[in-house]
Amino acid sequence: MKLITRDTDYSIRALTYIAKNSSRIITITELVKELDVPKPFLRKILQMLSLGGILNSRKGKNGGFELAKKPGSICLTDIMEIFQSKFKLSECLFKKDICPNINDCVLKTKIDKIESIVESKLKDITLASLIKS
Amino acid sequence: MKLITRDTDYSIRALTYIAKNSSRIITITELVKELDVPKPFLRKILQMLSLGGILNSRKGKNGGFELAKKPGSICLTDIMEIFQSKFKLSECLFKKDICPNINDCVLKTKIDKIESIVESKLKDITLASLIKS
DNA sequence: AATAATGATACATTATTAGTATCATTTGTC
DNA sequence: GACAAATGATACTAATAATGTATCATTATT
Repeated sequence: MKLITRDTDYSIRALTYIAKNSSRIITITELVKELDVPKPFLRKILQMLSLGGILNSRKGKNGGFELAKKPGSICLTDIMEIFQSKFKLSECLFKKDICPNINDCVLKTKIDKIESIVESKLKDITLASLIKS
Repeated sequence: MKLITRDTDYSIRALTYIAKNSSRIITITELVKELDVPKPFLRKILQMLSLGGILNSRKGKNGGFELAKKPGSICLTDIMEIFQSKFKLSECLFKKDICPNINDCVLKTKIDKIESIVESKLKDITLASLIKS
């Protein structure tokens, strides 16, 4: 079971690097050198982070990426939700309408409770909190 | 993101049914009628629950399945660990040895903390707690 | 105009999840 | 003992999701 997929993983690495070099605009090429991530894949990922409002991009020569917000207001759930479907631990059980009995509802309630705990903990993990070691 | 896969889902349904009818031994055929789950798939699942020590099986005519333990001592993590790989939220980030910088370690620490919370909450969800509505 | 960057998008590959099929073995009943 | 009804073992297939690639278009600087 994975909480964090590869896209999110790579995103975190890229974002921490970008955050640490916030005076400059960073290109994919530089990131690839730094992070050991396949280039076309990273391109796609950064594009999605742009669309998601986490990065700003500049096209053309001397273009690249920079943070669209302060590191303190970029949290893990923001990133996860761009790549992974909306954070929902109990999905698979309750989409199916064939579960009429009360057990499932009891379970759903319990899982939902866990889910909201996890979600709030993940919200606490901001990019800023990862940078200041 | 799914916390609970289909196997675990079906297992829970089957186990609650078996627990509720603990005076009898239950066959796959009966479960399939009751639960709307594909028969060969359910067979495989119950076999794994047997191997995992959660069910006892009896072969031959009038055979079937019954709980191997009290519902109070079967918890969600027991079931999950039979089907899903060992509960580990941060797997994908830290198997790769290419993550030398401190950020990942900070993140790992944070995620590990969340993980242990989730794990203990899941341990609290026993089969018994699902049955008594 | 050339170059160096991202944007958009479709495709390909690999891994995981979900499900099927089949033959072997065990046990109860006639 | 023969048959029927159950699980055991195991190999295979299908569907879906995760991961990654390729390519042409667009934009900005020089």
